[in-house]
Amino acid sequence: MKITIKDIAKALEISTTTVSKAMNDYSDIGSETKKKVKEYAEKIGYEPNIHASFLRTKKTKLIGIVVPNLNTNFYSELVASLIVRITKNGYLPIVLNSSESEQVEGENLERLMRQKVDGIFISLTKNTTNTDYLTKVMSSSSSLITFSNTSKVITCNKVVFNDRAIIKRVTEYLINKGNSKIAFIRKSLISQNSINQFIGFREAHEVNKISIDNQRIVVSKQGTLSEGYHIAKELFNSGIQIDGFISYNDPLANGAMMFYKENGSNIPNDIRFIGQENSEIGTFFSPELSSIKQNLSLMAEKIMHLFLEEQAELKQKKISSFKREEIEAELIERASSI
Amino acid sequence: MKITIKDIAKALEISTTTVSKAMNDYSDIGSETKKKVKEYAEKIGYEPNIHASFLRTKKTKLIGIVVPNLNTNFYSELVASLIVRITKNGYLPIVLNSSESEQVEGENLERLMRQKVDGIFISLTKNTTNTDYLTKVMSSSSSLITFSNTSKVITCNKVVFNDRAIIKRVTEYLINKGNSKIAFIRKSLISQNSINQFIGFREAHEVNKISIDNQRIVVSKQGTLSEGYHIAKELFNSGIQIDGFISYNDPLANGAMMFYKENGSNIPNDIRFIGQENSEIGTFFSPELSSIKQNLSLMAEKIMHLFLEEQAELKQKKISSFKREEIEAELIERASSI
DNA sequence: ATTGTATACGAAATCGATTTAGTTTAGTGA
DNA sequence: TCACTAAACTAAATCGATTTCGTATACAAT
Repeated sequence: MKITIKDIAKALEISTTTVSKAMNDYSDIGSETKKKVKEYAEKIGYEPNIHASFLRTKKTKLIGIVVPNLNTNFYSELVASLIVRITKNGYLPIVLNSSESEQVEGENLERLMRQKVDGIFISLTKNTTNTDYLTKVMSSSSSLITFSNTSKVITCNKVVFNDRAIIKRVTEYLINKGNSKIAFIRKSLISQNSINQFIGFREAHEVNKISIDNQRIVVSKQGTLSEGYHIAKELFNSGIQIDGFISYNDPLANGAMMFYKENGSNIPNDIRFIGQENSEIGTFFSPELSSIKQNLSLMAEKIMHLFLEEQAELKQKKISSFKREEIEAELIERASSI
Repeated sequence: MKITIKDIAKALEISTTTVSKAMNDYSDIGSETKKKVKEYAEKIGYEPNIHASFLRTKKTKLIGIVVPNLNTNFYSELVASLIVRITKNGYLPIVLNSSESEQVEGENLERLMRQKVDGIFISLTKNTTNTDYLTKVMSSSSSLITFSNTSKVITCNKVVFNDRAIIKRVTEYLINKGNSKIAFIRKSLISQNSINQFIGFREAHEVNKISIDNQRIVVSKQGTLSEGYHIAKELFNSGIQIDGFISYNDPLANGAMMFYKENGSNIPNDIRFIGQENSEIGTFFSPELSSIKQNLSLMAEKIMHLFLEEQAELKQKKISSFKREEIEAELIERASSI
């Protein structure tokens, strides 16, 4: 049933060494022989056993993907995009979900190292502070690429959005429209991603000499529509006035917008809303939601490119330096902030 | 660096055979020795090399998951649920996305067979007609479990929802409320999933002696909010009257509901709406959307259970028969259909 | 005739486990 | 005492590739 190099060797009356070398294009095999071997291999449907070759090459052609929460538009789309690129390049993706738990995240990394994957692509949970596991990966044989939400503490390959810059730009955009009491709903106080966004938010205020009221800064838990609604309700009932609203995703903004609409606010005149993710629902609420659009496909592209580059360098035994790619996000302006 | 059984054997002054057998609880190793080996292995952090053991055991501890579209609430949640169960049982998931392309689906199955995964869990694309790849998997060493959308043609393990029964029940529920002109938005004409749902729809009409107008049966393409809106618009502009609406997901129902609301329909009095997936957005449109709720966690549970059962039987060389599990979906009744 | 040098190929070791087919030792029963 | 059995262990083969080191041949240069 299963076809090995032995079968090819026997049929062609050559050694298994020659077959292996021919398949791997070694220079000490004649082009005639190479052709013969490859053609015969193709004909009988030979496929090298990955696990057997691992023993010598230490390559598994496996890549681990670890995300904080697969069950979101953002990550399911990003992962789907990564899967395409990974398979197109002859690798296979092992996808793991941390469910926003730092502990599960650590276990996931352990699992991937045990499996000896060639690479690990990881976006950290919003609570991750301990980078010991990442350091462990760095000293393992798997090459590490962190993306989207990474850590300042660790030095490794990174692919991120221009979180600071885009939020600064968007905040100033609101300030220029006369808004000075802007609510900011962040994902966490710990994640680098969220910290960078907040820095951008703060810088925009500083540049324009506007003070930030911490009561308008809210840390979200689930990031759902209903949470957005309740955050707005909470702000309103506490008498905290706002004239602008920026959140780390769309559902929060839509939920909040719904509350203020029900309470007779005129949007965008009274309050301007901006979300992130540029999801379809955003355009189905009235007024349509302005949103920051991140190019997930491009991010996937950059991650894979960085990985392949490093693999190539590794092959040539070059010491590769760590790179940091920043991807531009952009504001899609709609009725909710005009 | 890497620790092998050799290291343990040397340190404990026993043979590698004994180490291997001790680790795998062979009956011809003394309990004293077993304890000693296991403790020492634990102490120095030994972990068996999966790829090396594969050569003899033919087990990879890898499971392939293939879904038609990862970037949907339904599948990203289901996959997340599967991942938890797979990892909890010491396996690792290779997740592949077919992007609703039958060709990609075939390539994905090829990839997984090449990797010699222990099992393949697959939900077919809505266009899949050719089951040759599945047959190929069946005669390979990977055990196959089809779920959610499977095929009538092939005989294998299946885990599905009670598509026919639930749609029949829901349709009769609308009929009993006096609705007789019910629009039905299906996913495809080919997929078993959708065919079963339509049979339920038809049966409900037959039982109640109501005829179905084919003009009210629409095959959806993307299943988005905006498609739902446009389907409704199309029906309306073509003068096709409806008093009920059942779709295969929530966004379609919400999109359609939005159109009819804009056109002055009174919901639910003029038209009753029922979606599927029971997603959060459904509850944020007014009136709140009734929806069929599928227990994805339970489905994941059943799939994994079936797989483990088959693995156990395989070990005992028992011939295992194919099973078909059906999971009850239920209607969550909300304002849109009361 | 001798040395040198590509070119093309192969024998055997190796990767890290598992498994087969013994071997040794102690204990049992006649 | 001797044959027999059970318990505990091991040498060596094996899985399917890769890689090291070496050999054979042909041809050119001296």
